[in-house]
Amino acid sequence: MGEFAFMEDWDLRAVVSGSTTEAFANIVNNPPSLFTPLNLERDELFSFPEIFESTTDFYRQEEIYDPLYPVLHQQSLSTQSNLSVISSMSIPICEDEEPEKLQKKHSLSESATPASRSDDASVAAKSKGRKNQQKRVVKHVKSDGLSSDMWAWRKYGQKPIKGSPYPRSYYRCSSLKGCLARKQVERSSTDPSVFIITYTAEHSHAQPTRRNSLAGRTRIKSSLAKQAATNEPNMSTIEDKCLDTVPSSMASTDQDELLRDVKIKNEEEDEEEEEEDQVLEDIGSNEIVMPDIIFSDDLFPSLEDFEQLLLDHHSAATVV
DNA sequence: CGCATTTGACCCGCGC
DNA sequence: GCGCGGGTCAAATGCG
Repeated sequence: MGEFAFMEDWDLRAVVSGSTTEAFANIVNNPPSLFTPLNLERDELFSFPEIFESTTDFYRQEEIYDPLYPVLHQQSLSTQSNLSVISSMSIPICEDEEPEKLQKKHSLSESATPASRSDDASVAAKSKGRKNQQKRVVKHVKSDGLSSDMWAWRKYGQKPIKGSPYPRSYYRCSSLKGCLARKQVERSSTDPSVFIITYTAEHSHAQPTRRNSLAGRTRIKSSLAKQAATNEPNMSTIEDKCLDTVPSSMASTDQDELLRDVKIKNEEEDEEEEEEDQVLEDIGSNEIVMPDIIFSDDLFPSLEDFEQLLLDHHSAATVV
């Protein structure tokens, strides 16, 4: 059984791993909305329609994700030697039911639920009864690939899972009160280096800006130390790890240069933030799932190349 | 003080 | 109807 055997029915989407430079991680805080097979030539990058992932039209995705899809992608991915794998899929939980039926069931179960709770949490609680009918996106990521989730998540629970030695953590979106987006994180029992992330429901707001997503970072950092001792890394904190590290292969002078570039870039970004917000809103309105992007040490020979690639991505994202 | 995590209790769906 | 398991709540606690 190979490394990817457990992904038998999964839709491989994108993949690449390795350590991340501070410069890259900073830019990744506002990632392009594309899955990025980063070791491909740039032209190849944009020739793969499957790097786009939309979760809004769940049933349409089933057309795209035909049974052969994962197999083909595993093959293509396995030919790329420096890749670790991320898989991603949307689970059609109730395959035998029409969307209209599900809609009806949703409203029925909702009306049948006792209104004992009144806050936004009650909405989530009510939704429990239809958990099997909720939209779900599942991703497999390597532990070093947990960094690019821009959303702010707050952990609200952890449960041991039967059949798995690792607990499952439950996160809800903390960017906006009332946002029903949920995230579950658990370590794969078959490959402890792989984390299974399940996104449930949709964000009711645009993706937060980096400025917002940085809020609480300090606190999150402290929790990372604790969680490092457990088997469950804090999903919001991995990017901090990335921010604190640079590839060992990079000479210190290169690092200094990168840091300067990043500093300048950050200043410029403040001015551009308004524009970015608009882009993010556009992205949000198109319901594009932000990708997990992991970087390989030797992917980008220079910061300029990387920035150019991001610019290309950026313009591509606005078209989607 | 505010915001985060932790964790036991509780709720609910589902299978038997 | 009952028990199990997953998902969530909320009080306690920690941290800057």
